[in-house]
Amino acid sequence: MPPIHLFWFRRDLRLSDNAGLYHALKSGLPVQPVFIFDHDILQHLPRHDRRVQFIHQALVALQTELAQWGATLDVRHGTPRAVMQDLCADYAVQGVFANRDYEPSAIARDKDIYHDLQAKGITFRAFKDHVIFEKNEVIKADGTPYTVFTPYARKWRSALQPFHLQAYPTQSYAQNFYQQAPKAMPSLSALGFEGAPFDFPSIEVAPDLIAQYAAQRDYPAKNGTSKLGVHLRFGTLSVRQLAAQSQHLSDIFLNELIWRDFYQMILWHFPHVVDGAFKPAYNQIAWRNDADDFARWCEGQTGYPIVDAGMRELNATGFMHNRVRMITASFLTKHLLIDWRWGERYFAQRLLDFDLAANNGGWQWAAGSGCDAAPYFRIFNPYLQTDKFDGQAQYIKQWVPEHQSSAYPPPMIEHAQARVRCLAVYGQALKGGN
DNA sequence: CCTGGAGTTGTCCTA
DNA sequence: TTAGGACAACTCCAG
Repeated sequence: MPPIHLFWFRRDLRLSDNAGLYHALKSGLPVQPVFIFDHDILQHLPRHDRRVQFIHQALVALQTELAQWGATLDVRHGTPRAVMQDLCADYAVQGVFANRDYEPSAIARDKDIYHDLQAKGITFRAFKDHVIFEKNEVIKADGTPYTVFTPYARKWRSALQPFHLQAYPTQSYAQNFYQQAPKAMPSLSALGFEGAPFDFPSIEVAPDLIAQYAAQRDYPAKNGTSKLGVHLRFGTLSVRQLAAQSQHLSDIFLNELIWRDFYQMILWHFPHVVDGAFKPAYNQIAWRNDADDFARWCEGQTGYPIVDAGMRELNATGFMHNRVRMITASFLTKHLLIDWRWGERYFAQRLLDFDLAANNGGWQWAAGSGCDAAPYFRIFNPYLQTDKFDGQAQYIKQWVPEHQSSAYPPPMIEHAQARVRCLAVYGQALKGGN
C-alpha cells in the first residue's frame, strides 16, 4: 500500500476549481478522494430528503469524472471520526486535505478529526474554498469585524484582486489521483433514502439573467433569479467562478454573493446567532408561539394568498422565491408572533439550498433581531407586497388556484390588527433600549 | 476623541 | 392624488 493523501469532499462536490483538492494534488503524493455520509446528520432526515438525493447525484457525477483519470471516489457511511479511522486503516494515509466549513458543528467535527489524526502523526489541512473572503480577511481598520453590510461590502469590493477569483487549475494535476479500480458507491436506498426523479435547478446560468437580475429578481412569477443557491451550498459550483462571471454584469448580483460571505463571516465571529438573537434585547420578545397558527403557516393555509403561495411553493419544490421568503418570514414573526427559530427550522428542513449562515441571517433580518436587520416597525403588508410584486396574481394563481373561491380560508388574522399587536409586543420587549 | 452621515429589499398617515 | 415625514432612536463606521 503506497503512502497517499486523502482529499475529503464535504460541501465542495466538484473537481474543477477546488482549492483543497488543488493543494492535495500538488502535494507530491497520490490523492485518494473520499466522501462520508455523516450518520449523525442523515439519521435526522426524512427518507425522501432531496438534498441527500442531490448529494448522491453529485457523487455519481464525480465518480464518472474520476474514472476518466483511472481514479475512484471512496464513499463511506458512518460517523466521520469512525470512518476516518477506517480510512487510515485501509490506506497508508500521510495527510488529509479538505476545504473549510464555518458552521459551529463542522468546526467542532474538524477539530476532533484534527486531534485524532494528529495522534497518528497524520496532518489535516483545510483551505478556503467556500467563500471569497473568510474570517478576518475583511475587517474594519481597528481590527474588529463588520456588523453592517454596506460598509462591509465596500471594503470587500476594495479588497478584491483578480487573483481572488482565479480558478485553481485542479484538472491540470489530475494524473496525481491515486489509481485504483472503481469502487461501488452505496445506493440511495442502501443509505435509507428514496428519491423519485427530480429536476434540480440547472448549474448553467445565462449571462442575460445576471445582467437583468436587478430588474427582474423581485417578481416571483418571473424566472428572474439564478436558483444557484443549491449549487453554492454543496459546492457543485465554484463561488469564484460565479463571482468572476457576474462581477462586470451586475453589481446587485455580486452583492448577493457578498451577502453570502457576510453571513458566513458573521456566523464565524458570532456563533451565538445559531441559538439566539444577534441583538440580545430581541430575546425578550413574548412570542405567542401558537402551534395551530404555525401549522397553518407551514401548510400554506393562512388565508393570505401571497404567503400561502410561498409556503406551497416551498413544500412542493424545496425552493421559494427570495421576495416571498421575506414576506412569509415577516408574516410568521410579526403577524403571528411566532419565534423566528421555528420558521428558521422549517426552512432548514425544506429548502434545497438551505445554508445555516444564510438562513439564520435571513430570518434574523426578517425578525429584526439580526445585525443590520429590518427595523421592527417595518412590517410587510402582504397585500401591498402582492400589488407591487405580483400585480397580475400570476404567482398566486400558480400555487393557490382556489384563492378567490369559497374553498379558500379567510385571513387568519386581519392585517391592521396584527400590525398593532406586533408593535405593542416588540415595543414591550425593547423598552429601555438594547 | 469627536462628529456627522448612514443604515437591503417598508408602511401608514397627513396635508 | 400624491409627496413627504413619522415610525425609534441607536449604533456603526470613517474621517
